[in-house]
Amino acid sequence: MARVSLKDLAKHLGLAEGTVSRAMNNYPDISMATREKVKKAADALGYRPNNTARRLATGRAEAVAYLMPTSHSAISTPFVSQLLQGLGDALAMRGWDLMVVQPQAAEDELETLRKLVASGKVSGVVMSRPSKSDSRIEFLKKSGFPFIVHGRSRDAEGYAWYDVDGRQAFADAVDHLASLGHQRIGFIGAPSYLNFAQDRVDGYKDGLVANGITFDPDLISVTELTDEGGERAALDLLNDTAPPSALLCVNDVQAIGALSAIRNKGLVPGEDVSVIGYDGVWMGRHTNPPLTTLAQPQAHSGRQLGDMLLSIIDGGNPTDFQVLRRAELVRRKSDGPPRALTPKIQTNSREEIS
Amino acid sequence: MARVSLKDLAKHLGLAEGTVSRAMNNYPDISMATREKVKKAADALGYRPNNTARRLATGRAEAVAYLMPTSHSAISTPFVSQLLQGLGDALAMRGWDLMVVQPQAAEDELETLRKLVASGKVSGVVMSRPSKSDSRIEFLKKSGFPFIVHGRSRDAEGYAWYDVDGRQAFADAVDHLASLGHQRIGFIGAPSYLNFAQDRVDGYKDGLVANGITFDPDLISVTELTDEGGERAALDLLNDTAPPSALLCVNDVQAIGALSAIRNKGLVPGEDVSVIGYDGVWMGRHTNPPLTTLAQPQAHSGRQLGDMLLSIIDGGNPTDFQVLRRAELVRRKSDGPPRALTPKIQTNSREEIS
DNA sequence: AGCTATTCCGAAACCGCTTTCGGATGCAAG
DNA sequence: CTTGCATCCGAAAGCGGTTTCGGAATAGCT
Repeated sequence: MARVSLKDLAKHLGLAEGTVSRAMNNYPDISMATREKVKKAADALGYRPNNTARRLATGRAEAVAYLMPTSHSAISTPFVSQLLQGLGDALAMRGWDLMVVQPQAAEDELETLRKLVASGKVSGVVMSRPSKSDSRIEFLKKSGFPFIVHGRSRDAEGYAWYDVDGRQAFADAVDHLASLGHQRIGFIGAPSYLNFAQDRVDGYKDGLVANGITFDPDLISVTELTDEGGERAALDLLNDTAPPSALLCVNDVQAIGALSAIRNKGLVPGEDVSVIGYDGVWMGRHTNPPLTTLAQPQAHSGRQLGDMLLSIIDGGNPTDFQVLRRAELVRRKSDGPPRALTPKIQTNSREEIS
Repeated sequence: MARVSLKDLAKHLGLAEGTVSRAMNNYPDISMATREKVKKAADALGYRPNNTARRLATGRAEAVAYLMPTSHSAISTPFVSQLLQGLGDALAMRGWDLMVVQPQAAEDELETLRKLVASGKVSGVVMSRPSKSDSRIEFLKKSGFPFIVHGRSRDAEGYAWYDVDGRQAFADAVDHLASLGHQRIGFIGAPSYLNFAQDRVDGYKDGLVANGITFDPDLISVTELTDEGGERAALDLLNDTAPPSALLCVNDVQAIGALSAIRNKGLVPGEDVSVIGYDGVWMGRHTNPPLTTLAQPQAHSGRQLGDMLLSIIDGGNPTDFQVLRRAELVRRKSDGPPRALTPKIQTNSREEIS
């Protein structure tokens, strides 16, 4: 039951440790015969190399870390488990390990990263949700440590990333809404230090100018990435004197909150006011009404991220690994042409205001 | 920029490596003075101990692994990211690492576990979603390796676990429904090799006998843990000649699917047929109608699991760590008294059947 | 048979840190 | 001026592998 070490194995075979080691690792200078013999004995005795020792000796960690996003109301990070799964698959191909590390509240996340890199525990890092100008990215670039970003910062130069084009997506969404006849399109956003949030407002504005609609700052409301956030923001916008006829939300969970807000105001989402979300979470099919959204092609993002990171660790040039995917508008029932202002809405607004 | 090793530090200070090491680790036989001096020099030079070397020397892994559930349609495992977060927090208190490992498709999960235990990479394991009689648990028990289970198997003896009492919960739910007047209560379940699925049917049956309702096997439908699964199963049950007036679902995502099925049949959930789910996912607040559910107190389960595992690794007796929490019925709008059979329903049923 | 070229394996150093053990030093007590 | 005890620190032996280097044995050639 005690663990068998290389030494045990060697003694058992009457060979030197070094020989056994090389046999196990398929060195060319070991005869086919002894190589076979060693391997057979190895799994007869149930030998498992001690990974820690191996790591120390080789200097390779054979592991990568996933840096958990900091703002993690589980609700806003349903993608984590999918991503980890994909990452795990990619790493498993080589028998590498996956560590997840969480910035400690006490120390800043940069310090967490520093320690991680210095510890030698992993040979690469993948991180999510970069901010507009992300100090973690700067640090990693400078250090030369292999890494890849899920998303990207404002300045996306000089490192590897995998992202979905939120800017394009929101421009598309505005196009769509405008073609439906909407002129007053509201935007529910997230704090713009998050780069994806910035991207998406940018897209929203792009779409506005492309359709000759002048930008009205009153039509934007920034809030948290939760359902309650979306609810509050929607209420805000809708209670305005000149409310929007459509709401673009920075993600689906906000959009779902917005749907509730609209219904609570006695209006019907998709008819009185259109709502479009972003992400394509499965729940969108079951909301009331089913949510029109910009769906990310995120099925295999984890796997991709993993493969790319591995290539970089192997010496690939990080800048060769920058992939931008496109989101797809999936129309369900929460969007439609604007309704002419009916007494109902006006009455309602007045009531809320007075 | 090159990494500074213990040796460098020692040379720099004119001390022996051993001394420096003991100073860093607060050995009592190092004078306060040199201890201070060493530590100051350490972070002046930016010394970070190489974790791999430390592990090899001490024999402690200072890391635990989370065994990902195998059946992971991201949709059915939204809890993973929360759990990992909690685990991470618990481990961070000691500076330990968290590894996530995924059973490889090629080899069975037992083999994955064997390798993990033998590799010495971690000093403990937490696993989720045990089956009724789980070979992983048997293996771990036999091996004496520290572990804890999120959930439990049929025979919950001799190991540590943290679970929510699904049996009790479903009995409660039946009580509730019965008190509302329901007599034909349907059950949408999951494959019963999953122990939690078994628990919940058991609870369902308990509830039935407690309320003097005779069990009708036609009122049970087993399906996958997805929204489509719930949808299909609900349709099945509802199209029967004597359809149930209420549906108990093994989890919320199925319940959400069931809601859709009911609406698609032209019935109104919560009035024509009641639906109760299990889990308490945030989405339940936004479904149509809002979903009544048995909410798990899962907020800090990860943290708890982690703390318990750590205690076991420290030598605690696993059987001292078995905690059973209770789920809470949160009433929203998807349940209500049964409606007397109206022409509408009868017509509908006939139409579907013919 | 004699010599060089291969093939295969053993010996030993090393990876970076921990920990035991004993020696040196300083100080109080005898 | 010893003897006795703490107190501190240095030396060295691991932890369990990998990898370089060189030597022995075998094979190939003339």
